[in-house]
Amino acid sequence: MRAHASLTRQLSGRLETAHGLTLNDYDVLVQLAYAPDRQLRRVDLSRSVLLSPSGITRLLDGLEREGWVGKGQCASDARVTYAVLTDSGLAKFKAVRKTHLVDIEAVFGSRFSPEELATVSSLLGRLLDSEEPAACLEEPA
Amino acid sequence: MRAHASLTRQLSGRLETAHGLTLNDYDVLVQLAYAPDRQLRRVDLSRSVLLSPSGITRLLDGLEREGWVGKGQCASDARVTYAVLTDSGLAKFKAVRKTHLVDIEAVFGSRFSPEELATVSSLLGRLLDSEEPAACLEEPA
DNA sequence: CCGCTATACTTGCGATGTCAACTATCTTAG
DNA sequence: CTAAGATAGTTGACATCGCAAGTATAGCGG
Repeated sequence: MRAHASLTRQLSGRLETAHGLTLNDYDVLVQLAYAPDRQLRRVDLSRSVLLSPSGITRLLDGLEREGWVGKGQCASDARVTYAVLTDSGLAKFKAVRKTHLVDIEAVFGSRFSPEELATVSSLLGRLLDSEEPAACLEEPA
Repeated sequence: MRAHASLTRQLSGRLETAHGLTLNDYDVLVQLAYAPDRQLRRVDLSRSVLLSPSGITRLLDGLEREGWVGKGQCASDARVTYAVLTDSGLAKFKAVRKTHLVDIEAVFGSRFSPEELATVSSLLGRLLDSEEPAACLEEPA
């Protein structure tokens, strides 16, 4: 828990001062950037970002105000509202990612070898609630 | 971060439903129980519990309302207010600890061997902000 | 002894997040 | 087709926490 607190303070702080984004904001941008058609249902988003449905609603409110995310209807189910990453949102994400990856490298690269990273990652993975999706590492369109 | 979220939900949830305590509340009780004279300055508390000074004030408000913590004056410095664990608070702590340790064992014991626990602990320790105190494992009075 | 700075603590405010309740829609059993 | 229940999403009330500002005290240089 202490490691998490320390980590969050560092990464979230940098992200916020540099780009005005929360770690959760960034997480949502990531999920959307890698999603097919750059859109996702709010339910799915709430599962992968580890936020309650209402939390997602409010987080998206902010991203929509900034114009990075828009709303989309679903043809086959009138209940769902898609969160759609706009072009401006994708641009924002790419800009933020650049510095965020550097921040991450600064924190982890200086403290762990690649083997150690693999070890921690694998061990901590056992704590996950089974149905949580793994991280995606491909390049977005 | 996902591991932390999952962990927090499990442990905090159990603690809250079983005893009406936050993980932070519990953390404070632990710190006080092991402190000399069962009392600590609020500043020191805020450092070891990873909460801002204002957070400590408000958290202690709650514990004082329950009668688990009292206030103490410092003879040599009128600025400091000690948080003092009452007898009732110590009793509460011992009761909570019993189930909390079981909860922790349930989460970690089933997923990690003792060697793996040592590995994770040592690796994650590298992420800590240098001046954070280590955990204390002795028995309180 | 007087100011100046540092420290201990509290408080107002805003941000973030959860829960419970509500609406709307979909699905399915009869 | 309809009633019952599941699912998607939003909203209001509330809890928690941090930051900035304010108060009070301590310590120190002149």
